[in-house]
Formats: sequence, C-alpha cells, structure tokens
Amino acid sequence: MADAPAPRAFLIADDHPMVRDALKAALGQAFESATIALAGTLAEVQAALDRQPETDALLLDLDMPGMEGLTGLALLRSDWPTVPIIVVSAARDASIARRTHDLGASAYVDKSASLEKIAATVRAVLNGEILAPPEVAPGDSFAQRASQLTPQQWRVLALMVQGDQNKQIAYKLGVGEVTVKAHVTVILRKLGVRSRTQAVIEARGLALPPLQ
Amino acid sequence: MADAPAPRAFLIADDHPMVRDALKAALGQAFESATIALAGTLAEVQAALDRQPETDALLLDLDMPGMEGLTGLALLRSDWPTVPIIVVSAARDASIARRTHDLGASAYVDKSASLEKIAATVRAVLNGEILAPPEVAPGDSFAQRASQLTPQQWRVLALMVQGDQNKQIAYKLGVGEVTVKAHVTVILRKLGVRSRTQAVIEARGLALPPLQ
DNA sequence: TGGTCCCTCCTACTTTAGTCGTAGGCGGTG
DNA sequence: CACCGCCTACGACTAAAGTAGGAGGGACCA
Repeated sequence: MADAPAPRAFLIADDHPMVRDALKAALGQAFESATIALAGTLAEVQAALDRQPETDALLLDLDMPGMEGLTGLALLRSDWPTVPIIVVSAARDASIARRTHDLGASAYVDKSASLEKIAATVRAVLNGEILAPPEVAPGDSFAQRASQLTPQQWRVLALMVQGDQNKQIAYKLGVGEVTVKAHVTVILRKLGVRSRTQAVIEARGLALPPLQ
Repeated sequence: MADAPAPRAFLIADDHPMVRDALKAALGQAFESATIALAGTLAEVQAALDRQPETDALLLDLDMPGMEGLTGLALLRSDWPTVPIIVVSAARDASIARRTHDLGASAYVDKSASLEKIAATVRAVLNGEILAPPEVAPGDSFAQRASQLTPQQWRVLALMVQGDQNKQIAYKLGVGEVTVKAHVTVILRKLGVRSRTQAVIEARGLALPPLQ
C-alpha cells in the first residue's frame, strides 16, 4: 500500500463542520499533498464537482440538506458517474449500505468507525476496489429498480420527494408541465408503483415493511 | 471573555469517534490545561461522572446507545443535578431544543454549528448562563398540529402514509370514498399542507418543510 | 333538552395526476 | 450515415385528488 505521491483530489460532503474537519484532518494526514474540498449541502457538492470533475473520491454524508436520503446519492451518481462515492453515514441500519451499493456507491462506512478505518477505505477505493456490503441476501430492492432512472428523472423524483407538484417541478427545472408529467409516468413505471405518493414513500428510503 | 486559568474538567459524550475528536480538539484549544474525558455510551457517561462529579460541563449527544432520546438526558439530570449539560444534537427539529431546555439542559447546540460557536456556548455555560432556545414562539411542530386530528382522521392518515389511495382507504375503513375525501381535506388543513404528498412526507416524521 | 363534536354522506364542482401516442432535436456510436 | 437513448413537447384524454356547502344521526355533556 505505498502512497504514490500522486496529487489526490477529495471532496468531503457533510453538513456538520466538526465531521468535515475530522475527515479532512484524517485524509490530510493519510494522503500527502491532497487537495480537499468541502461541502455542506447537495448544492455545494454539485458546485464543487462542476469545478473539479476529476475528483478521486467523494466522501458523502446521506443526511444533508437537499439529499433527501438516497435520492441525492442517485442524483450525483447519474450526473458524475465517474466520481467514486464513499458513503459516510450515521445510519445504524445495515440495509442502507446495501442500497447505496445498488445505487453505485463504491463503499459504505459507518460514522462510528475510526478515522483509521475510514482512511483505509478511501485507500481501497482509490485502488479501484468496490466494497460490497457484507451480507446481501435479498435481490430486487427498490434501489435496484430506481437505479434505472435517467438523470433528469432523478431530478424530478428529488423534487417529488420534497412535496413539489408537477407545476412547481416544471418551473424549477425550466421545462413544461407536460414534460414533467411524462417523466413522472416513466418514473412510476420504473419504480413499479402506482401513484406519486407511493413513489415518494419508497424513495424516502425507509419503505415501510411489507404492508398491503 | 478572559480565560481564568482555572483547571476545567469536561466530559464529551458522543458515539461517533470523529465527533468526539473534533469536540475535544476544539475544547482543548479554547481552554488551556483542561481535563477532557470521553464517553461513547450512556453507561460510559455515568461511569465518568462517578469518577469526576465535579465536571464543569457535559457535552451530550442525544443519539447515543442507551440514551433513548430524551430519556437519558432526564436520567443524567436527576442523578447529577449540578453538572451543566450542553446538548449537542444533529436533530433538525427545533422543538427538541425546547424539550431539552425543559428537562434542565443548560444549552442546546446544533451539530451543524461551527466549532467556534460551540466553544462560545461552553464558555457561556461556564459563566453560569442558561441558554434558552431562541425561537419557541411558534406552537408549530408537526406533532402539535397533528394532535388535533380526530381518531378517524388518524386512521385515514395512517393509510395515506402507507400509500393507499382514497378508494382503498374507503374500503378498508368501510366508508364511502366521498367521506374519505372529506377527511383528507380536513387533515390537509389541520396539518397546514397543500397536498397529500406533503402530508405523507411530514407524517413520516422527518418533517423537513423549511427546506425550499 | 339543547348544544357540540364527530362521523357519515350528498351534489357539484375545480384542480392535479397520470396515460397514450406521437414527434422533433440532440448527442453519442457502430 | 443510421441508429438509439434522452429530453422535450403536444393533444386528448381518464382518473384521482381536493374544495365548497349543506345535512342527518349518534354520542356526550351541561
């Protein structure tokens, strides 16, 4: 595991300054001469990636303004497919790890992990590894279905999840309402649900148990 | 705000090592020659307070093993009434701050606050101040609005939250669809939202309406 | 016994949501 | 170049959601 003195570019996204600083310190120590950018919201992440599309690794917190759970992750994946994403979350739920993997994340680290472990994970991802979540029985999962969405469809879904209605979505995305409706129709079909409300429920990740 | 060179004793309680380290670094820098103890669970907090009952300030995370939300806070307050507690939480909900204050916490700081702000808060608490939560005016909070719902309206909302549509709800409750619609209209008004989707989002607890 | 609240249901709307088929523009690719 | 996927958009729907006002019956209570 020799550190080639290649100049690395990292992006750390978390809305808690103290977490950002801790991660930055850990990466700065583990990787010499690394460029480390910081972001506290989804919008800042997007701006940072616009400036530096060659980012070697994005350390991403899921609970950030604008992220809306896994929706933001998917959004970033579809807009910057080449940037490896390491999800750093406080979620105690193991199924989240599974879903982030389905959505294309390179690794999942719990926030309660030591900084050494996080650095080791980053190192592995830089080597091109994709760390699959340990236990992975169930197939199909919502995340898998959702990963078929196109970038624009993700943007629409992200706004749906915030409670926006078609007209508002159309305005925010600068398109016509009919277009939004067309997207919604496709989204519902791809997600395998029958209404906007169900799509929002599932997209919010927590997808309540097998009701019905 | 001159630092009297009094030897301070702090206890930092958080289950995330990186948060602990960041807080420790911040306090170590802001207060010379301070003794800083760390804890990652409620049991460790209790053990640390047993060893050092003269702790000048306890920085307490609410989401920690054993805490069970506000229960642990109340427990600590009743066992060590003289130790000032500064709650450091990631909860976006402002009503939490209100409740921690009611339970005797000396201050409430959001995790997304800067380390400088946190240090300033600690300083204020050391001076004996008790920081009341800033805004408490709005009897807002979703829970409060929701508590106005009648039993039947709760049943309707519960089914809405599962993704059922009016016709299904009517069938499950054994009433007409028009009746369900009437309930939904009232529910939306009581919750202060403008669509079923928004109601479902809020009712799912995470209530992030102030966003966009 | 009158008042109040809840539940129910009605009619008659208006507004969103969602479907279906079609189609032009655009960028990438064999 | 032709092909394909994505985005956009239109018309013409059907269905679902939501609103407005009123109205009857049952439970509970002063």
